[in-house]
Amino acid sequence: MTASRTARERVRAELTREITDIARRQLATEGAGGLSLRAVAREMGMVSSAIYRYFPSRDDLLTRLIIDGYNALGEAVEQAEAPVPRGDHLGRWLAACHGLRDWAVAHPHEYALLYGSPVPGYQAPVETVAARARDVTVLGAIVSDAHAAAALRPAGDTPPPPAEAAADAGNLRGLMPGLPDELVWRAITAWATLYGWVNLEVFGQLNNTVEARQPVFEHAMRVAATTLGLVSTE
Amino acid sequence: MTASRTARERVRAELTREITDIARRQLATEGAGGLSLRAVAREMGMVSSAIYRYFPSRDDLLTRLIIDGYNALGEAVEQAEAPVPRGDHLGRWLAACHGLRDWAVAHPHEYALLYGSPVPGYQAPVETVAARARDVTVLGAIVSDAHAAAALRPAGDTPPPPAEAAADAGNLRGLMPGLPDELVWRAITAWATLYGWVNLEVFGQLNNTVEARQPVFEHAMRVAATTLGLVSTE
DNA sequence: GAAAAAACGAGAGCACCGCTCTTGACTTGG
DNA sequence: CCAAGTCAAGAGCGGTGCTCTCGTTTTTTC
Repeated sequence: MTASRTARERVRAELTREITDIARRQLATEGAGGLSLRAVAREMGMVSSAIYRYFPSRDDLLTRLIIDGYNALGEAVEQAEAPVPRGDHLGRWLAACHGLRDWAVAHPHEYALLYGSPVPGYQAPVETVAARARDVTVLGAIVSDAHAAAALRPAGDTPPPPAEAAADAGNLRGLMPGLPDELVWRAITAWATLYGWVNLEVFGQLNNTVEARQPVFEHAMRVAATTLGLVSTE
Repeated sequence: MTASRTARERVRAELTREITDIARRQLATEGAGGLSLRAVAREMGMVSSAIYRYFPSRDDLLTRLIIDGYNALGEAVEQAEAPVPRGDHLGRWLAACHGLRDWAVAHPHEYALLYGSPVPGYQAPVETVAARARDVTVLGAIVSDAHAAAALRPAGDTPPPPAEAAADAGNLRGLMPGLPDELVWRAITAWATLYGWVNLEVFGQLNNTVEARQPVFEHAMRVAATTLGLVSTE
């Protein structure tokens, strides 16, 4: 009933952890394609077939890493946004953006696993979907809070929301409670800007083009916040 | 002196073309990881080592496909934007955006090769950089033309441009002649929105979330255009 | 027109990969 | 104490990118 019953279970949990740790390190250095069960086994002093006692296939190990990655990213965003006063919606948005970007720049291969091109031959199982929502939940809460506090600039000159996508907006409202369609789509557009920028940077599209990444990112996120309707608190 | 001198050169060009065609088809169906020199050779009725007479390595074949992909994407964007009257800057922007998205949705694996996570172990050579500029050149021309025609809404409420990135703005002005820094960064932000949205869609992040893709994309690009300062011509 | 040079396809082979199956030793619970 | 379950190890299958050698054929050179 306690944490670990038998000695066998304890050493099994320990070895499973060691496998994922080594795999994560290989992922960080070599990238997703360089993740090799045989290399992990070699580093553990095991024979390759022994790994299959712990992970039935390479894809299952990859799934474990993806879920861990989503959680690590989500936690990073949460921790970056948490210290900001709840009423400072623009500050919360910027903090969350920087939290996401900083984590992505620090863990480029893991970020690529989450938001980059799908790994060839790998089909993401349902388990990964639950973990994915963590970072976007933070973003959604900011927009919801700002709208509830009437701190969002009204529609004004923004184009009308797409009527054909009313059902989709309903789905998304789970992440952004209380928001009208027009604001849901403004928020999604801001997210596209956020993830789009991070993708451009992490995937190397800005090499030899933009060097002062941090200030330009900050500026872009401020522009996105303005479009979203977040106004400075001062 | 003519197009093809010897018979050997003619058949060599023909075989090279056949290799890239088969490789592109494999890339489209299996993805980048499923691209196998042996499979290409098998389909051609050749032995695997013979392929190396035409491409010294798998990476060189990949480079060829990447360059072809950039050109195909650039051409798609050009053709989508060309028919729009030059003075209708918003229409040109929207047409270019749809051209990019349509091509990406039609060729997801090729798009992933261009704008997704880098292929593990593959280092993009310099040849690919030249081809890359084609789509962004179209986008840059639209913004430049709009600014030259004084059709861009002035700064207004947008945040001040990052002073630390003045040198970067200078580099980027090659794509957007005549634009002040503030507009360069507004344009880059709009591009991040564009590529960010397409990435989200092509890489499957919108599955089970946004179904009415085309209208929502259209709306997002209109929002981005408004942020960029492009106003409707009517 | 014959000889030298270059290009070519085929084949064997190397080291690696994911994965399967069997074997023998060990731990656990009845 | 012994049967059941768990484990690491090893051999092996088919796949990969890539290298090297070996005849053959085509092109170039004299």
